[in-house]
Amino acid sequence: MSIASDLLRGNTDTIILASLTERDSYGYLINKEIMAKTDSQMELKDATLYSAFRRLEKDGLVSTYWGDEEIGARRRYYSITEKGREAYEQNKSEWQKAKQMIDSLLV
Amino acid sequence: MSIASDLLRGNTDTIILASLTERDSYGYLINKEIMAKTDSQMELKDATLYSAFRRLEKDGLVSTYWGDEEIGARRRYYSITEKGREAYEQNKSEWQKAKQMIDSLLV
DNA sequence: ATTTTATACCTTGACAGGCGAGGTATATTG
DNA sequence: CAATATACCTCGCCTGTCAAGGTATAAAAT
Repeated sequence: MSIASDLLRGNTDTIILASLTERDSYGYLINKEIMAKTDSQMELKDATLYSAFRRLEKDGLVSTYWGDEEIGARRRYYSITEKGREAYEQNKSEWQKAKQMIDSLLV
Repeated sequence: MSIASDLLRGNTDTIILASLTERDSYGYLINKEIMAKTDSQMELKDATLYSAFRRLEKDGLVSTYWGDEEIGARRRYYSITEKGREAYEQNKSEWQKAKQMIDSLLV
């Protein structure tokens, strides 16, 4: 990817949650959408994505269920929980703050 | 610190370089200035700061010399190199890009 | 006088997130 | 029938952060 991953770090969970606030979705699609929205300048690597899902699930921010596709590869869907929505709002406001602060330090 | 370190990650080097574009400085002071500018909401931990200096030095982005204080604790000063200035501009523009991209993904 | 606080530097080892490399399985396209 | 796209997953390495520890000097507080 063209954006240094350390700049994304701390935002991957939030980005995934953002996608899930719109509708339930699954890993592959979430990633495709991110690439589409950023002109392929940003991409969550498979391993990164799935380890994020594990984390979000463990923390109760998303719940998961298998899709009932009768054709094609199976899909594991994720749904944002109420706790996830709260975390999302929290993360967003922390991002706003961090952004401002970093900007104020870069001359 | 009140800002999640993962949100700062990838910017610490840039923040240090920013400080050094204004004048040569030393670790302790750089940190104090960051705290002052951010109302103590942001702080570089000792270990983080010094490991950043090692990295910047190794990459030739800063050079270093001992201050000639005759009183008080000795100070190791850092000076940004030409390569450091270039890296700084580069990092800043990457940050601008990353910022925009993340913002575009957070609804 | 002596302890505490502030200044100023440093190292070690643990931890967490990102990701390269590898794997599985199904459906479509050339 | 091979290649590509869809879709999931794990293991183990790498890197940056930081808690915890340390050293040394000077001033302020007890």
